[in-house]
Amino acid sequence: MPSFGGPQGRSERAKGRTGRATSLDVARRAGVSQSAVSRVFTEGASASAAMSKRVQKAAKEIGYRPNVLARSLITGRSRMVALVVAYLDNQFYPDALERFSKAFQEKGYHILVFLTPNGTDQQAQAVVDELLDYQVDGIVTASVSLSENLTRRCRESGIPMLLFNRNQGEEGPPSVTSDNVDGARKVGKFLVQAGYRRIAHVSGWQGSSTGRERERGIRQGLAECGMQLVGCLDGMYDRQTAMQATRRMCGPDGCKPDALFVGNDHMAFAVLDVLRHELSLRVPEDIAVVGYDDVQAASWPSYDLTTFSQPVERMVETTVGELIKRIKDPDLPRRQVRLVGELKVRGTTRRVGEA
Amino acid sequence: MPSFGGPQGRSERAKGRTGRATSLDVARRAGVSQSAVSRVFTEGASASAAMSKRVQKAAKEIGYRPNVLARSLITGRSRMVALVVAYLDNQFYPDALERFSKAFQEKGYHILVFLTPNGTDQQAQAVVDELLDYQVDGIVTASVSLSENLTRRCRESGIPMLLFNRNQGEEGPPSVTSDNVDGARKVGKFLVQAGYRRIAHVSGWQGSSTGRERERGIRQGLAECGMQLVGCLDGMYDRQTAMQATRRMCGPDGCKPDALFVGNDHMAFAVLDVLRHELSLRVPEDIAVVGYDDVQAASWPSYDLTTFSQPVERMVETTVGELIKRIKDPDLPRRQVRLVGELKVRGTTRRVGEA
DNA sequence: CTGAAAGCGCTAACAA
DNA sequence: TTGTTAGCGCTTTCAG
Repeated sequence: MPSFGGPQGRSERAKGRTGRATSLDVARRAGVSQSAVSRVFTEGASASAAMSKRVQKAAKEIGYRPNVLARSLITGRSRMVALVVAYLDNQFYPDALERFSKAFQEKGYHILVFLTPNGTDQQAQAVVDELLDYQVDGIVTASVSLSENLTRRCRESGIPMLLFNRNQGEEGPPSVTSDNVDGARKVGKFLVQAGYRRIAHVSGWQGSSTGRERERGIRQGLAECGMQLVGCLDGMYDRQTAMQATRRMCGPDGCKPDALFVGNDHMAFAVLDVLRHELSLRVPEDIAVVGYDDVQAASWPSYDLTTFSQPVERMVETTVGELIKRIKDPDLPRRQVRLVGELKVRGTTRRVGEA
Repeated sequence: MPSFGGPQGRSERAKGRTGRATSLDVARRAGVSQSAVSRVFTEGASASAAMSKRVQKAAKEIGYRPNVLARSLITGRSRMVALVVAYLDNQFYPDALERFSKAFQEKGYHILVFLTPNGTDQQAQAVVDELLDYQVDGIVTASVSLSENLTRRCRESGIPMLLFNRNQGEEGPPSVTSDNVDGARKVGKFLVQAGYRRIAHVSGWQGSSTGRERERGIRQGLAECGMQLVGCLDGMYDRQTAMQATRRMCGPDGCKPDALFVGNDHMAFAVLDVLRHELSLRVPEDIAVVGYDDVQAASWPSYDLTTFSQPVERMVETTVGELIKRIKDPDLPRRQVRLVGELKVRGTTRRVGEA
């Protein structure tokens, strides 16, 4: 007995190099034309009920399913979307990725993942080339700060692109973010209200819009209370860098803040680790910490982090919706969506009026 | 001025629906045949240096790059690989995904991501159908336990599949795992040696090979020391379930273990949270905790988790290597690779001889 | 509604 | 080495 050969045997199948049944196989078996088979499997094409039934039956018998790649060659739509992401160690992104995948799957799209560190233009350029080669219908970039140079290239290619959790301003590509300035502003006002007076900031990477906006926000929030930051260092969205910044600011020669606003949760965890385990400070008694994102671990008891929550679910939904709209009509006007988030007060800050 | 139209204008380009230049455009511009262009861009095809230069020049001028989809239609290779994954909230998987993406990218493959919860066969079935529709060259499943039913379907399709961090036994598809039985066995012996006498287990999901093997391993390790588990509950690789199990075992009516071996780090964090913050137990003074995987957070000071380290990097490399080998030669014999990991002793267990 | 035929952009025989 | 030709599997006119 040969080691392959399914229930029906493979005699029916064409010589095709893929080993899969083709529409022609189905057509022959159903005694209809190949184009009839195509119509049955093409949304919006017309076929009689009888025809449809015969074809479906034959198709099922030999396990036929249309070749998406061949279809895309002619329709010009691959039903694939590129998701470009810089890294996944910040839990915010795996979480988003999971949601993106599900949301796109539901709409009949699939995700081609491209990982490219925020490095040189050259690397990014290579990735852009590759993704264009695959004829993706759309592009979502997350946690990645593509240079204007590259976004222009994408635009010229005519493929809709959306920036997720980043933006390049009014003139840049459409984007979906939360209102970072406003969020960080609220954090600032909250901290002041809670009685903190020496507030410092471990900022997000200043090469990213989120990093810059959150810094602007906290400064603005404090300014509205007649205060300003007692210290500010770039944490680069990186654990090690954030730890170093914490040591500098909270160590013996530091600026002695009584509260630290950190550019995202991922860094805030690192900051907490240094505060508690290296500097033996109590949180929130000796120093408060506030993060940004509200990733899952933020609510885990070990961290129990006060943080500004980004509405990931809505952000993803909006991104998917906007992208698909643009795939269907590439000439839609640019639009920068900003969703509002909400402050989650947890255990790394003392309650208002508590001391 | 029209809002589109690149440097060269678009006059050169064909009526193609994709908006990209085709090999024919290049051919005309270079004054050669279309197939000559193809050869220049096809690895292993021959073209004279002169020809190559002319074509490359023309191609660069109009920004031509081959259409991978069209190519795959004829070569029968899409250079896409499906990565099927159940969830990404256990950091082990985003980490693996990141490595997979990079490793495959280096070898000229790209990843189509499919998320499918370990649910019904029906859902999984749909995912398998979809991934077959895209004519992927290979399949990697991670953290997902496909039924034999589905693996059979994949096998019949003739597409090489590799199980990452799971296996279905000698008769199942090729797989790459670490030696879970041996790893857990070592954990058992280590705990005994460290003086623990009442060891319990929050197991990984018993529907997965890793869950079963690690349980078998810990039992075996203890047996070799003439001991056995004082308790064992299935944590389902889920935080909530693991927390519940911890409450049951370590609460007032529990089996009062002095050490807990947890099926993976992701659950171990949850276990630690319950132990410390709900039950007010000190770790490791009152109770020890050992995880499995050695994800990044395991070494963060807040957890500082003793755990058995899986060699992710080698696992991914091996998986990628094996899969590509099989893509090139589908008739290679099945092979189950088991890599060895190593115990990382950290702060959630006391040192040997310490008490 | 259905079939025949053209062709998406490309690679691979085959001749020259 | 090069050009010509024939498709890969499919959708989409266009006649009937």
